[in-house]
Amino acid sequence: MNIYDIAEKSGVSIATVSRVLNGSDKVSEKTKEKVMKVIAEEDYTPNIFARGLSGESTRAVGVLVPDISDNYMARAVALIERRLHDKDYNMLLSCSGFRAEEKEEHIRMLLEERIDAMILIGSTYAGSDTKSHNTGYIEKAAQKKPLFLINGDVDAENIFCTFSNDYAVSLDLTKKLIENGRNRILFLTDSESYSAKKKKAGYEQALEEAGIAPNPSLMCHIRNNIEETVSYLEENHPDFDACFATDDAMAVGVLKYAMKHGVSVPKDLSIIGYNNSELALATTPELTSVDNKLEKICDDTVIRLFSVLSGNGFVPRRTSVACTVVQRGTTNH
Amino acid sequence: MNIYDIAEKSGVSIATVSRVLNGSDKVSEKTKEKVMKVIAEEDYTPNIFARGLSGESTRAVGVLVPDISDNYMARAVALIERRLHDKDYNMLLSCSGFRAEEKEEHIRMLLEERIDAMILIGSTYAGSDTKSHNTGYIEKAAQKKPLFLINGDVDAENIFCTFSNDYAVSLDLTKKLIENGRNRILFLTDSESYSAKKKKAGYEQALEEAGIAPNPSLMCHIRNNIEETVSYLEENHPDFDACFATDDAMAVGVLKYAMKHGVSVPKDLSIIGYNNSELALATTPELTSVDNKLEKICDDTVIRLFSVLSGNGFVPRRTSVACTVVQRGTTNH
DNA sequence: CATCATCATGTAAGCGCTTACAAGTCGTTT
DNA sequence: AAACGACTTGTAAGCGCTTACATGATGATG
Repeated sequence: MNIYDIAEKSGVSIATVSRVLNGSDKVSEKTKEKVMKVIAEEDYTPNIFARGLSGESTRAVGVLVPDISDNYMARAVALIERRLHDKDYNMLLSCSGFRAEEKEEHIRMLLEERIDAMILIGSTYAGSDTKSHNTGYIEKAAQKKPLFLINGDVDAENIFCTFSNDYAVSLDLTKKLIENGRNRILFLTDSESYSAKKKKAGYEQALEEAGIAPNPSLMCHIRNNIEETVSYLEENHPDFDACFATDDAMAVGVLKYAMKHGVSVPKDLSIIGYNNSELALATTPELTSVDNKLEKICDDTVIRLFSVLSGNGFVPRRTSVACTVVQRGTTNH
Repeated sequence: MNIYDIAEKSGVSIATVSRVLNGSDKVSEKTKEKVMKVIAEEDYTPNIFARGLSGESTRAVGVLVPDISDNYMARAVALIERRLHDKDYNMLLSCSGFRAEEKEEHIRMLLEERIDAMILIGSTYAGSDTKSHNTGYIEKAAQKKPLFLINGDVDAENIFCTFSNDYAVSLDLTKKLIENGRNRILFLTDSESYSAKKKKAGYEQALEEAGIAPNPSLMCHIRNNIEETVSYLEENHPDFDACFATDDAMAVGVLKYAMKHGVSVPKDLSIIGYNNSELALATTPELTSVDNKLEKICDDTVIRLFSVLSGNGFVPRRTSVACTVVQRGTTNH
């Protein structure tokens, strides 16, 4: 069933059918109705390849996410998908894992596909200032399609970034912990991502301002997983009176460890998580966490995406969104 | 940059370039190398539309999921994506919500796209036996592309289902609760899905076998959400000594409610969740839950999908996978 | 009534690929 | 040396659509 069949059955040419399909105004009402009727009867849908081949927009966006089973990223994908669907766009989702080579491969594969633009979630993509990050492949990809980074920051042509003020939030939270008398603050992170680095920098700055010497045994790089966090603590038994984790799963691990060993939270131990996921509500006491306004970040990204695609007007390349702290039972203030 | 450019630069015909691109074995090593070099130099990627238009497979599968931010479904998507990617397939992900009209619309949109098959996650799709479910649109969609249901069961041409033995597990678990002296068992569910119905049927059967009259105030239909479960219980204060929930989030809500009111778990209250999500490990005590072998279900689905696409041999339409119970701290046995 | 603008419709080229089939090359066999 | 087979390469048709341009129909105008 193709456009020729429809044309024949409605007694018009394929050009007319095409016009009807694309809502051109150069078709008489009578003809339009006639053709629409046949289309409906035959349950005909145009071949997307043929459409794409003749130069139209693909109406699809590629989304790359390191791990969709991570609640934070899943929420981001859900938000993005809704916005794209609203605009009749499809989403090609690829789950790359965290390694740069994997990402590069997934990006390549997505770019081979029918996409108008690409969204990269997760801040493993970092700015030119952060020397340790190899962003070359991202900049290369951006030469083919506009690229949108969520929680990333690469300052280059055709790359659009949205991220949150993690440094300021982390600095502020750590300071507050110190003001409340904590001075052995465990910092837990699971990645070398851009946002993780910003959080760490804020933490370190707060320590420095308070004159507390950074303690390497309190700055741990572990996997973002409840059980592995517990095992890590069981093995190393660090001496701490507060914990600041870059994701809620690790913070929950700390809480479980504390409860198991009879440490009173928040009296003798303060715990702060990040990303304000469902996990933060599962525990008793509930977890204090940072809400980094994922919905706003995603909306912002998709809005700018469509601005870029429609080509109208200037679109800012870098946008920052402010987090808020959600005070719950694992901290006092 | 198209196949003609590459052909010209390598001094061969477009047919040869195409053969190199598709890994045909009818190309001499020398020529292959020459062409590959040019392709690499020019960073050329074939146009997917042209490829698709000339009758090949689309190398893409549509996946429809009610809510990707649900951990269970996100895990399913992650597993499926990995398998598809392994085979060089792309995934078009659509998040429909739970209403049938929404699903229908999303299915239609996916079918307009370049997909070889479609996977529907979440058991809102049920068998012809379950009269209340309108499966007409699913059967219609299956006329266009092979359809794969995860946790669904529709017995029709071109529809392939994988589901778990929820009835047996539910029957067994409820019986065990009764054996342990519980007789006011709260049943919590969030949907009218096929698997939810099977779970409920097992629960009711166990009550009947034990001669316990079903109590409507103990069979609740609520939203699958920690906070809403807590609110529900605070409002209704049902009288129960055990709880069987069709998803972990609700079970966690019950646990929180119990802790808040000083009820001792599992001594005075047994709680069983379902889907064995990360939430089950966040609480203290940890949640007893049912592992319904999501990985196996997904693997099974994708394997059958590729069997169907490659067209070799008979592919069974319905497959059942056995769940296991993960005993943790919210039950005694 | 001839002329022309206006609008609706049709014709045909082209998008970039795959692949059946034709043609060419080369070494082997008779 | 002719004939053949095996392997490599090229030619050209066609996939189903969009769209520039050509054509045709209709009614208004001089």
